[in-house]
Amino acid sequence: MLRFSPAILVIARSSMRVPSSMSPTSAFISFSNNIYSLTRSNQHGEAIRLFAELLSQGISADCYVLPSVVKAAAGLSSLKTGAQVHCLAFVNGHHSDSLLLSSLVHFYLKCDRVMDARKVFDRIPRPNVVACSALLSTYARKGCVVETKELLREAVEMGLELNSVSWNGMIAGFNHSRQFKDSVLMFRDMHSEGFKPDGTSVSSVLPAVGDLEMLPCGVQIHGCVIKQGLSQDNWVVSSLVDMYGKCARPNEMSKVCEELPEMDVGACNALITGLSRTGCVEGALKKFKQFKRQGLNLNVVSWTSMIASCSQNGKDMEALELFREMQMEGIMPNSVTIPCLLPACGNIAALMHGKAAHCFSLKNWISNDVYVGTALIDMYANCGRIHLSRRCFDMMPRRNLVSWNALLGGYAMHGKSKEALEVFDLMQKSGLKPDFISFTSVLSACSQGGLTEEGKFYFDSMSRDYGIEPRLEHYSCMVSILGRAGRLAEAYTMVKQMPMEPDGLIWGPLLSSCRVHHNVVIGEVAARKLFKLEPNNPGNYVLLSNIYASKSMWVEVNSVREMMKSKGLRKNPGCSWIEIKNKVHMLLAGDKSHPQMPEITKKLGELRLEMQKSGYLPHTDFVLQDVEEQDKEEMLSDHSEKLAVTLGLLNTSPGFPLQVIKNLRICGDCHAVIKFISEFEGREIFVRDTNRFHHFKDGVCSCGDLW
DNA sequence: CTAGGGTTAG
Repeated sequence: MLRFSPAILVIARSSMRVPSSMSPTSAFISFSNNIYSLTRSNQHGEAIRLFAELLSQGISADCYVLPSVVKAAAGLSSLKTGAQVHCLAFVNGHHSDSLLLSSLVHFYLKCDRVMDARKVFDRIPRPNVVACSALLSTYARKGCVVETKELLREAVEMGLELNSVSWNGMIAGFNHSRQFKDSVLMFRDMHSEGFKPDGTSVSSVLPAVGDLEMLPCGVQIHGCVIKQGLSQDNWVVSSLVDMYGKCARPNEMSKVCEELPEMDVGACNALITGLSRTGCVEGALKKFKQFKRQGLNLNVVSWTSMIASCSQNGKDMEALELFREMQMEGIMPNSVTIPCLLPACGNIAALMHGKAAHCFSLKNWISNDVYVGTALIDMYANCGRIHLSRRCFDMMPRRNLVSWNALLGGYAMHGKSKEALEVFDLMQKSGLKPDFISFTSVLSACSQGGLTEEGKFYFDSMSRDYGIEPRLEHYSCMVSILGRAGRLAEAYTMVKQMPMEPDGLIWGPLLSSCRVHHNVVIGEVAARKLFKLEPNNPGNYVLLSNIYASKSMWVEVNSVREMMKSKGLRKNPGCSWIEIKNKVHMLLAGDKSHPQMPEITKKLGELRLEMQKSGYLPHTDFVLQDVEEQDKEEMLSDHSEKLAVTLGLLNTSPGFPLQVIKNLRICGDCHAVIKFISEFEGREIFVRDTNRFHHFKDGVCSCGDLW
């Protein structure tokens, strides 16, 4: 017998709708109608409450009111309620009512009880298409190819007339379970069974075409679109644009759009992502602005796509600007916009902008979203605030592997190897299996912290205990680990024994290690490989020449410089960013264009004097050229990170922490100077270089002078 | 008396 909790009955009684004078029949009709209309208007809870009231009055439910109740239970996804109704129906003898059983099929599907749904379905004396289609699409959605095809066959045997909705459901279902081939096959079968694909069929099947291998299928479907006269259907065009974008066919994208009498937002959004996917952010921006000027109603998706394109393609400042603009246009960012924006803040260490986005998430109740939380962890880590990453992590109500990896990677980047290994341990205790990204972070943490033996242990354990075969990036970490420990011969042996072809990710760290340990022999090997692999990367030439210079091998230094010159290569210009009062400043080495440059130079001069007083000697061997000592010193003073730090000193109040990010590795001299500044000026200074974070405080750096 | 299907942002 159906039982509802006393609380529900109390509520039910308090909202009596039936005057006591009514006869049982009219009372029943009144209840029945009310329940029906409540369910129809999605007031599922009310419907159930009314049903409880009906029962409490001793009126028995018939097979006309029960489907509504089942539907209400499905609407609430309340397995308990629905199952109770199912029992009641059974007890009352309604075991073979088609309508009721169909509604139960939907209910069980809604509650993710596919087996139960199927059991009920099999009891329907004359099942209808709708229930069958629902089962079919659910099977497809779960990736149960065999079950789908079997039921499809049975349905035909039973004489069920499937319609295009049934087919479309299966097609979409297979895409959901990433069974792309089956999705396309279904589309084909549908065609050969004599069903004309409609707009829904096409936009359901097209997401299955995601790469060049599937493109021929996509082109065929496009042909079908033209034949069926669907070329002007907005949804169809959006899917076509998306498909051609994924397959890197920009010309096709615009051609398809031109078919539309008027450009549609969906197609516009697909076009923007398509363009940026094919590496053309400029084009995407141009289109975006053009559509905006034309008065097209751009929505959250449009703005979010544009922000994502920018932050994924090095246009971080533009991403921040777009975020501001969209709000001015009255478009409300959502829980997708924020994780698209945050990487841009992290990339250029725009902490204040990142914090603003964090506040936005809190205010708009989206901070509990896993993607938002994970992006916040990343952003704070990239802005040098690893403790804030941790706080965000701890506050997350739900986490996934990516969230854990973000924290792990953050600790690694900050050289906090102890914390990284702790997190690695905790993530496994929480029941998650580390993946290859987790191991990259673990190994990188070992490398940053100089944990040579631990690094070797985790490297071996990775394939032995976790079944994860080491990839290039793991070997790269091992080279760094051994290289940092000065075990260059061992590192080189490992490179020679690697199962895959070593690339720049391997030879680069080896060459850097040789630079640190002044190893000419292995350094030359690594450099030669690198010159072949990345002939136009000036960094490698500089490193080799530095190795020679450190051994006073000036002839060799000159020959490397000649090589660079003959290839027309110049040292990559050092570039640093610093955020001051919500504005991000970019400083280039040797660039005098910043309006405050005179002040910066003056301040740097003063600092240099102070440094000399305290016995500081510049590390001139970091300069490439064999030039006079005086010139060397001047060249050093122009490094962009020094300029950025000085600019920060000039424009913030005493004691305010500074953070700078740099596009190259920090050089030894700048490192020493910033250590000095952190003590002399009493500032915490965060510097992120390409390799890791340096947290300067009281004259000490968190990297322990190893990097 | 009803019931079921689709595109574009992470």
